[in-house]
Amino acid sequence: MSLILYNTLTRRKELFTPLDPGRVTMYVCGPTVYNYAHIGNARPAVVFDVLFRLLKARYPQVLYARNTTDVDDKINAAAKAQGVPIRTITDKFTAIYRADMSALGVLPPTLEPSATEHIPQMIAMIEVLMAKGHAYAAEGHVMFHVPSFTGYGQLSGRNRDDMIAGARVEVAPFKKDPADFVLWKPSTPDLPGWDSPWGRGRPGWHIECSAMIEAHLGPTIDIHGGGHDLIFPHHENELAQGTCAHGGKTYAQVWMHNGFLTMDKEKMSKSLGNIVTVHELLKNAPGEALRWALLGAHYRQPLDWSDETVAQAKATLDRAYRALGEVWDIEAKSNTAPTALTEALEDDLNTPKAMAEIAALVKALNSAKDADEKARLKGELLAAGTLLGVLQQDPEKWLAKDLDIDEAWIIQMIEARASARKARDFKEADRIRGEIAAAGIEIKDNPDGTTTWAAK
RNA sequence: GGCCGAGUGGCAGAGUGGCCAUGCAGCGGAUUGCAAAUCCGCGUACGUCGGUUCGAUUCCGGCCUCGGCCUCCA
Repeated sequence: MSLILYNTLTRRKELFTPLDPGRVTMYVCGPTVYNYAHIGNARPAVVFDVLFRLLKARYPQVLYARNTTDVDDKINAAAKAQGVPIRTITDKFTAIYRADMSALGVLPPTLEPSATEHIPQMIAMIEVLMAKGHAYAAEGHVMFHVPSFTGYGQLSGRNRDDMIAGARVEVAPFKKDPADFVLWKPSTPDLPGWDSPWGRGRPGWHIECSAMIEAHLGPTIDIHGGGHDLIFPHHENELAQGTCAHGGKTYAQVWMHNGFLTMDKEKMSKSLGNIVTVHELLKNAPGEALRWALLGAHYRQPLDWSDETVAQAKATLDRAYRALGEVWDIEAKSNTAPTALTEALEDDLNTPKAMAEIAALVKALNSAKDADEKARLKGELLAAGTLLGVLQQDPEKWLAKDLDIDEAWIIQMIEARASARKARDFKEADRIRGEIAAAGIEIKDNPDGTTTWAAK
């Protein structure tokens, strides 16, 4: 079996061949920590988490870095508005981001480098770029000179003329070329800044990722991921810097970009204001349901988000957990996901197809008669869940979730109902069931005469 | 304007040149005291107009509609 990934750079699916199979490297652009992450921000974290899990199952060592941008104009603005140091803002939202992602079943990456911890590396890289004639200093800024890199534009598929023609930004007078972008910019005394050969300043956005990749993963990485909107200018610029700083070496072998979440077909974004934060969503739905919903569409496709999306995901997971609950006391006999599921994921992370395989497993488990088959199917289902990062909880806990349950009371009610049923007083039995139902508990009469319960 | 993507059943959403996605919801049946759960079954789904083909939702072309990037943005 082989792993196939779609590469934005070549615009086709390619066989994934790591440079060093003993050390696979992946870098994904993480959050700028100045606010709560919305569910759209969570998509790359979840998508690349699935890829991380898949890679870990195939290769002995996977180095996965996801950065935190903790120096940025928006952070400065937030800090100023609240009258606190930027660290107060960035520490708070870094912690919240990690907690949110954890609730979504996202494994911690191998590395979580932050920009402010890598200023010397950024300065060093800028100096290399200047020494090689790819960058120049002007009025306290250091600019990357785009015409110095002939490959510029290959990732986003646009040529310089297009960009200049469509440019909506005003061209700063000190730019040698309208397409040149900033590597270092001056800071005013009231803003965060670091000493540099070009005066006190702060890094441009793009250099941050390139410097951290170089520092932790090396000159060439296997996979670089992020949201679709980062292709231009962010990744195009990263590619230019990284390639030029390393004398033309490949910067990243595979570029992967996830599509957007939409609300009513329109991109979810902070500027449009049509966002819903993970923090808010978690108040009404388990993180695993949000994760399932996020994986419900192929990662490169848009995904329309609504309350209905979450409700459907929750209902589907409920069903799977009910099936697991039925066999919870049987010891699993397999730890391998079905081939069809693995193959779906290995075909450019086809999570919807993988989820269809999970549904097939659930159905088979519900139909299984003998204990051996149940044990095997349970193992396969759990293994499949591990790959996708779902179905790892105790079914009883999942089904009882979010309710303040007085178990003794329920058992008492069930017993009372059992006596009523025995006496064929069904009216009373139904009345009791109604009372239990009113408390949010659903009861179920099993073929063997027992009665079990679960939260609705 | 340039570049890119998408239009699939009530909803979400895969995929394929001829046969089945899958889940949620709905309907019918089995089961049940009744339910719930579960199982079985059902619904003339592939924007539009042409072309290629024995056959197209799937390939090609036109058209319509929608979205994304080109500015911070996952």
